[in-house]
Amino acid sequence: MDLEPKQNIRLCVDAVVFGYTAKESISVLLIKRTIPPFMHRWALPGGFVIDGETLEEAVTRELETEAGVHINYLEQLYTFGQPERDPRGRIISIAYFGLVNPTNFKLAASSDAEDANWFDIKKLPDLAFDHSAIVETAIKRLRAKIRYEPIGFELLDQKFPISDLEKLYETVLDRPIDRRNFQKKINHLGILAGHNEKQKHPSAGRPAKLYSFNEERYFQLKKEGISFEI
Amino acid sequence: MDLEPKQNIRLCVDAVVFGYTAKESISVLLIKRTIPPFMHRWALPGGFVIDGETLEEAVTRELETEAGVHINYLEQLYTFGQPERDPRGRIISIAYFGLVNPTNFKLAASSDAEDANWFDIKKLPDLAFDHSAIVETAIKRLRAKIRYEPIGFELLDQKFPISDLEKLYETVLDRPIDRRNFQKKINHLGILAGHNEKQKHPSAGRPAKLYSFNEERYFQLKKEGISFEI
DNA sequence: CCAAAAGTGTTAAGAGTACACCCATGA
DNA sequence: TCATGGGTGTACTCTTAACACTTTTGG
Repeated sequence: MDLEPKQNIRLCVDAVVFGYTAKESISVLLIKRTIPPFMHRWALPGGFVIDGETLEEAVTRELETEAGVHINYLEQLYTFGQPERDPRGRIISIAYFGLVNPTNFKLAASSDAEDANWFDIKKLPDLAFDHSAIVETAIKRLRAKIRYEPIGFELLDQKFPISDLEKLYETVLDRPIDRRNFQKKINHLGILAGHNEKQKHPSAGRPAKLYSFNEERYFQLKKEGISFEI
Repeated sequence: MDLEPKQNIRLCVDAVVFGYTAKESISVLLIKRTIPPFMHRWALPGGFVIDGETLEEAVTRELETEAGVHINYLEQLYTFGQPERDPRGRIISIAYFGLVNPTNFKLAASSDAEDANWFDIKKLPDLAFDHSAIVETAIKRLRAKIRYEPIGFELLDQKFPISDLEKLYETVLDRPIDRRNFQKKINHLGILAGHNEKQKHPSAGRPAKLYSFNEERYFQLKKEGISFEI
């Protein structure tokens, strides 16, 4: 514990932020690097931790300055510390996992980033550093989470048709789900409240009834844990 | 990502290693500190990361040198980075979660530690730094793991009566379990192989049949994940 | 023969799964 | 009126949960 070798190790944070739109799919926020190494390559938003700030503050700061994202949900994902993961030297990255609703704001690439954009998790470009491995880990976390926590509040619009939620599950689990069984299960959890309102301009078909989350119940179940095997 | 403020941050690893014996209970390995800060206080084994080594190498090294423990199972737990968590300055700790069978070796406190010992998770002393919070996090992880992974191989003797495994589950989940339903469930998973051998000197009662894990099946289910709601 | 722990099966309730037809809307 | 997606129920299977008496051993 107490030998104190001079360490030549630096610390950064990176964020895997997922967004979702029913038309498209689950996407990850990436920024395009303006400086070496990996200049002009896509990478996760992130950066060095400043001495006095907490890790969460570092992530939040980087997301705001690099992409204009005000994050909705954030949890620690994993710490990546392989000695060779960064060509600049020993740099440890504490990766975070975030969720936002991308329709709530406009992405804004800043000085730090040439560009910022959403990428479908099935069509990711080559990423800088070991960021592909980080994204992989985050996707696994997302798939695992959906089994024991309600999900959707942080990703969907305030009011949404049940089919949006169902598509979210289908996308994350990467397989089809029976509509009737899904609704039965969701109703049984009691996390949705219906409204006397319908979808405004469906691209086709009968307009769907809109729902929103019962936040109290949602966060209670998030704490207690559920078993959602579908 | 690329401003590089001079960081004055150091990096250490700490390990929450769980051991189990059916007579006693689930225990955590602690060492007694020989130097300030928190001199003579119990703390988690751990220490500073050396420049070229991976995080896992750092944990393994510290466990061997501080307590003579050759670890059996290790996974990353969480990274603790609050700026005030260590009075010596900004020190980030990457905490690991480990499992061993304590009957396999003798603890050996080394120069770095005044003493090394097992403590029942229900009777922990006051710990140095934020180590109580780290242990809390590890216990939560253990309770969560038992629900979606088989557990026991790393903790129990090679051959054991089913009641040992059942007590493990009861201890981790902290509630009684119905013996018949438990056995049905475990048999259904197919992770145990019976032997034509009985417990040698039970403290009382009928000697139990001994079992061991079917490792192939065990690790297969560990990978696939199970849903063990009992 | 007594105390202690092991071995063992049935039933009832709830959850999961598979499956198809009619309805409301816009073009 | 057609195409598109929304809304809805039933039957079967499987899993879970509750529950108690008999057997084997050592003292």
